[in-house]
Amino acid sequence: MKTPDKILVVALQQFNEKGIDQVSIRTIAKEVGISAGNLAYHYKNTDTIMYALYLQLVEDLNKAIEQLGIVQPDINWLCEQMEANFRRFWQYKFILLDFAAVTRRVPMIREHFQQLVGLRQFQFRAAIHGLIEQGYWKEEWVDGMYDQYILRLIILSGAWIPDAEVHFDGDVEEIIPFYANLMLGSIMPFLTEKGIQQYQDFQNRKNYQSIRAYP
Amino acid sequence: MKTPDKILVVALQQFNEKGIDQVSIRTIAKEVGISAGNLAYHYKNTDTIMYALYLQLVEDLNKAIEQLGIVQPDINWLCEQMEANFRRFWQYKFILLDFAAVTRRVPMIREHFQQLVGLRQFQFRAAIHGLIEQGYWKEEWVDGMYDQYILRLIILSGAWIPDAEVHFDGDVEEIIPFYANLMLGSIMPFLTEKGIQQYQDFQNRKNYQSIRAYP
DNA sequence: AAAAATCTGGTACATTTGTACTAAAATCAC
DNA sequence: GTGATTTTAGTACAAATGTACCAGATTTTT
Repeated sequence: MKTPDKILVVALQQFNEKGIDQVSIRTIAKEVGISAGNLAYHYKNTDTIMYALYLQLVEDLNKAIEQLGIVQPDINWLCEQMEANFRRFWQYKFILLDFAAVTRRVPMIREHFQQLVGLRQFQFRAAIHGLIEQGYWKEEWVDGMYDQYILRLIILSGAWIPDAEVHFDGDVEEIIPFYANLMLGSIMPFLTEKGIQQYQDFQNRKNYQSIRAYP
Repeated sequence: MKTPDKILVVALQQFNEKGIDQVSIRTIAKEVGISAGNLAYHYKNTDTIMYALYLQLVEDLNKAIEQLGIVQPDINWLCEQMEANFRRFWQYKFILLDFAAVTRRVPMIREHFQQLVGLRQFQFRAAIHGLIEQGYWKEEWVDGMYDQYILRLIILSGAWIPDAEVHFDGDVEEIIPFYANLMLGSIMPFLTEKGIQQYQDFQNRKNYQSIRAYP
C-alpha cells in the first residue's frame, strides 16, 4: 500500500477511536511510521484527511447503490439494505459522531451532505412506493405523512451513532443489531398484514429480539 | 451579577456560537472583561464550565417538571410540552450539538445523561398510558412497540439539533417549529380518531404547515 | 544515463492551550 | 479597625498544533 493510503487507514482508525480532537498529523505519522513532515507533504492537516475519508465513505455508498441495480423491493430487501448501510456508516463513525465539528472544520462536507440527504429522501420515497404497489406497505392515510417519516428516518440513521457512544461500550456486533432493529421497528405502523409477516420473518431469521430498552 | 455567573452566560453564548473547540478560558475572559488568570480562579478550564452549564440545563428541566404537577395529559398538553422542551434544549444547544465531544471531555455528563434518558423513558411511558386511558392513543398492537417508539423519540429529541446545523442557518423561530412539528408527526400512527382531531387542532392553532422537506 | 518529479526526514517557528504561581486589591467577619 | 478570606490581574511555562521550509533520497520520465 502506498503511503497516502496507509495514512488514511491509520487516520480513520484514530479518528474513530480517539475522537477527531485527539488526532493530529503527528499522532498519525507516529503510528504509520513516517515523519510528521512527510505526512504534511501528503496531507497538509487533519482537515484534508477528514475530507479524503468522507469522500471514501461516499464512494462506498455509491458503489453499494450501483451494485443494487433495479429490483422489486420487498420488506426483507429493505431491512437488509438498512443494516448493510448501518455497517458502512459505522466504519466511518467519526464523521457522524462529531458531525457538527467535522462540518465546521470542513464546510464542503456540509454542502455535499445536504445533497446526499436529498438523494436518500428520493430513494426512500421510491422504495416505499414500490412496497405499496406490492401490498407490503399501507397507502398514506394522512397527507405528507410519509415524507415526514422519511425525514425522521434519515435523521435517525445518523443519530444512532452518537447514541451508541453513550449507551454502549463499543461492541459492534451488539450495537449494529440493536439499532438496526430499533430503526426498522419504526416501519411497523405502516405495514400491511403481509408486510408485518415478512418483517417478523426477517426478525426471526436474524434472531433479533424485540428490543425494549438499552442493555 | 457575580463574576461566576457572568462567565457562564458568556461561555454558553460562545459555546453555542463558535463550537466547543473554538472556546478557551481566554476567549471567554476577554469578552467578560476580566483577566484569564481571574477566570481560571473561578473555573480551572473549559471542561468545568461545560459541566456547570450542563447542571444548569438539568436544573431547568427539573424545574419545568416540578411546575407541571399532576395533570391529566391530553394531546395538546403533550405537544406543548414537547415544544417547550425543544426550546430548553436549544438554549444549551452546544451540549447536544457536540455531544460526543462533550461527554468525552466531561465523562460525568455521560453517566448523568444515561440516567436522564431512563427518567424520560419512564415519563413518556406514563404519558402514553394516560393518553390511552383517555382514548387519544391506540392500544399497543404489537408487543414492545411503544417502548421502541419511545427510544426512537428520545434519540430524535437530541438529534434534531445537529441536523438543524446542517440544514438551517440559525433562525430559531424557523427551526423550533420545524422540528417540533416533525417530531410530533411521529405520534400520528398511534392516535385514535379523537387524538388525530386534537392534534390537528393543535397544528392549526400553531399555524404549523404540514412539513414535507427542508426549506 | 540524465533530468525531472516525487517522496522523505528533520528542523524551526508562531500560536494556542491548560496550568501554576505571585502579589495586589477588594470584601467580609469579628 | 484589623485580620482573614476571597477575588483579581498579570506573568511564566510546558505541551501540542499547524505551517513552512530545506536538503537528501528515491522513483519516474525522457
